[in-house]
Amino acid sequence: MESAFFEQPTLALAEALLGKYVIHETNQGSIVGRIVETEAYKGPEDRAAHSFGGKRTQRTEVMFGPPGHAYFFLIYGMYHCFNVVSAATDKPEAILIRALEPINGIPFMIQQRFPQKYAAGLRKEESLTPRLKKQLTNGPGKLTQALGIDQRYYDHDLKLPPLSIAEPPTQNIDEHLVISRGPRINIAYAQEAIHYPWRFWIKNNPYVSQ
DNA sequence: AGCCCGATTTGA
DNA sequence: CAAATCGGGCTA
Repeated sequence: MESAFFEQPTLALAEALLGKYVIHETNQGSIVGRIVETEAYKGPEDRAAHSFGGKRTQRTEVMFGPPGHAYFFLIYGMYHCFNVVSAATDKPEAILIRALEPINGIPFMIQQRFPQKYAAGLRKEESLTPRLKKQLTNGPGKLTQALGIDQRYYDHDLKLPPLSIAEPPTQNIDEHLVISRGPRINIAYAQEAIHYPWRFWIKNNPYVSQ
């Protein structure tokens, strides 16, 4: 997407990202997922945000930069979360990508998510049950694992390969997306911000996180 | 230096 | 329902 797309206000961008493609160019091809769930985090005013109160540290630094760059952080010592930096320079806001619908590179995703199974060799008929397909990318930690993305893309410009956000091919654009919104997940510490309806998802989409 | 804990996932 | 697992951020 072009610069203007990322310059939208954070809540508008969180909605606008739904239906867009995340593309990771790897030496094993183009790994692609369609965004179906997002959460907005609005720095200074938002107790749930890492940048609450304008907190500026090595970790949050990228959020003070221009919109459209990638913010990655490690959670629970194990999982990487992928965010799109939003809002103007010096306004530390970002959007967490919570779930994707697998579009391309599904064998790669299975290998990343379930290396053990993959090594053992999946039987063809069970290689892509609806159940397994969902498990690939229906959560913020899962989708980064599936796409093979992490901190090495911290501050990467999402207008450029090898990690970018793009309009889907015209024949795959859903003109009539129905969007739902509600409170964000796992922010019990956030006091008054707990109930802000800043989580957005595509209504009835089976790949939304649980 | 030390301590605490998380924008999660998994399996008992 | 608790363990896994570790670096950031805060206190000293």
